[in-house]
Amino acid sequence: MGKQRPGSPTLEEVAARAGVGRGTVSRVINNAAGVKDSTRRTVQRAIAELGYVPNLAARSLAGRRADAVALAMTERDWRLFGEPFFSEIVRSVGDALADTSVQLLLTLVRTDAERKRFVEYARGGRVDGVLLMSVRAEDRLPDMLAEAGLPTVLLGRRSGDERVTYVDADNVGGARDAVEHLLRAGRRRIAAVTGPLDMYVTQCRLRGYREALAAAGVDPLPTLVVEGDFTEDSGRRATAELLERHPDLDAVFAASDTMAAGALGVLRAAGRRVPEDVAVIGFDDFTLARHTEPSLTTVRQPLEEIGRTMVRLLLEEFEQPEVAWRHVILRTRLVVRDSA
Amino acid sequence: MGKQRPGSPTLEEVAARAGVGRGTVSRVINNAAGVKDSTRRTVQRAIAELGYVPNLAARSLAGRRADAVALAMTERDWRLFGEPFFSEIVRSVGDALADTSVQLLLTLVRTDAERKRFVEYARGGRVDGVLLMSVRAEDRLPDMLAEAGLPTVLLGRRSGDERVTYVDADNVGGARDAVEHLLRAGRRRIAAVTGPLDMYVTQCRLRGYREALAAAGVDPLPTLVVEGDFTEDSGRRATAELLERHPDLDAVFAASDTMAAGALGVLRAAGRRVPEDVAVIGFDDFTLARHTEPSLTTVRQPLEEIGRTMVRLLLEEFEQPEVAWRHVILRTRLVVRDSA
DNA sequence: GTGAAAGCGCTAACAG
DNA sequence: CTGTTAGCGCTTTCAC
Repeated sequence: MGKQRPGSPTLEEVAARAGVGRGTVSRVINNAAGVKDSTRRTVQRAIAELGYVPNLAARSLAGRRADAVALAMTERDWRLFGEPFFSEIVRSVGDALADTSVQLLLTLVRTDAERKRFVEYARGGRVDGVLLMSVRAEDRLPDMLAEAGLPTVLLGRRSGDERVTYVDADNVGGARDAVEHLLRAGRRRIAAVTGPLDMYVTQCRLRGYREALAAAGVDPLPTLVVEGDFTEDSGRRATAELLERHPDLDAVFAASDTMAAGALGVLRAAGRRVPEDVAVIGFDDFTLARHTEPSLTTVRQPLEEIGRTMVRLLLEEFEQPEVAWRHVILRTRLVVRDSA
Repeated sequence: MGKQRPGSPTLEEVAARAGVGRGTVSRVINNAAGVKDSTRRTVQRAIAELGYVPNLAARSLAGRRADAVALAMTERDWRLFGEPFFSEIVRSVGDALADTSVQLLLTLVRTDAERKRFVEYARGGRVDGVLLMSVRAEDRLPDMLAEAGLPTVLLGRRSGDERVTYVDADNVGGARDAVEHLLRAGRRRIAAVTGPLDMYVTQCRLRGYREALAAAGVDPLPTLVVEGDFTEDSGRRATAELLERHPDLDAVFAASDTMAAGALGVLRAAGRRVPEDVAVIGFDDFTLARHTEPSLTTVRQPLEEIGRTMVRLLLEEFEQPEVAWRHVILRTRLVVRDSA
């Protein structure tokens, strides 16, 4: 099987060729200080001539780092992978790591078998740390990794008292802002299309929705809340159901902009005018920001910053292993685009 | 930095605890035959009690495999990552590897720095092989990997005489089928929205388009061909330009279904009736198959099978390193959904 | 069947 | 500044 090509030159051969000791070669390839310039040159020539490439397994074993971190998607439902939310996170994490020597490894953790394999991979020392996206409340993976001493950073938290480092947006406040905006516009029959109810992020956004209604003295009808799964399709289904239950609804708050896009389609197809007749507000801003009319309001979650912060926290975990965990909440922003 | 938790139990400690030699423990964790059942049990208990996890760096170093393969996206333009094409490929490759002990590692190779880092990673022996998606004609990455002795499989080829193992669809034949279908329906003014012209896949689909026109004796107007980049947005732009140049066009052949979706939107917005007034045919079948009306025809590229085949070829490379390269072309299928 | 010993290729600590 | 020396933790002969 494919280990490094047998007969691939080793550090020792480079040393022999350059007429120096192994330590010196090691210093050169690691850009360590304290090597005479001429020696360094000699070694570099030998490296080039031999086409030497360091064996990373040996390097890892000899101590030090794996020089790699994993960004794991723990999603049974693979459809989500294509969602802009994830590609944006991946992009921003990649950007944050671009100028380092750390290789970013995306992994899928869908089934139990994949989970087991990934844990062995990570605990086996092939990565220095792990970033986790979209973790469900009951998922023990973060704890398994963190307890094994692996620096671990979550995107979002699993519950109110998360004991693993995470970055999250102010979901309660963002959702409240959104619904208050609708209320200020005179809407009263406000529906909510939520994410999966077993995710803490969903619970937070739903809470924000309810808090806003309560503060305005609006009765919170349970039938105005429908669960989706963050996909556009679920946004469509949920909205269709809402229209059936409440033909008189005059606004929809969607807990993700992808679902908001689905909601929009259904509302239009049903002959409702947006936003005159019915208003839609979406959480997040990738899909809607690009594709739809300028009359839509969104609560923006700073994805770029989330990715960057995850990386920053991971690097901090490397440097300060004595900190048990850290939490960062990013502020959301209401972006009003009512055509009025 | 985050190597395996210092003080993490080693194989030697397990051996001591179980009262056996290191060799025996090694056999047990590798499920090798030739260990008495009772001994095996004893060792497994010791492993469980200590919470032992094998150090993968040591395992790699001691010979054998990395037990991991990389699936690299060499795309400067990150937008493509979210396209269904890629998520489908990733999913199918993941499925094909699901029952193995091989960890799938997705990597982004966008910039030169990332390319360098990835080559060092792969050549450093951290993976047993590499799968590459969407490689441009001038990209030397596949050669660098293959020459280093790394089993490498491409999705698509860079040119007519690719010297690295690949899986590809019959793009010429598929495109010809598509355009012939339009010709049979009586269309004559057939436009083509292509992918980037520096990609071989684009050249093939364009050739199929031209061959079909030539066979039917239709004049191939150069102005009927516009270059896109496989995104929906480029499909929109290209189609808008085509409508301006040729208000009389009566059919559009899009070199990807994502672009076809964009084309559809623009045609509709321009007041053209599809398919009565103008016909659209898309290559590939993910987006269109799901989201649009049943009156659309597509050339289906078997994505699921492509991913599976890539994995199969990679495993064959592991087992038969004496084969220089292998090529597999998968048949496409015309799926007619004209509402007529 | 099982234990002992010899590395895999590199880093890091220590002499010089 | 640079060479030498110990391992890192595992797999793999090779004896027993």
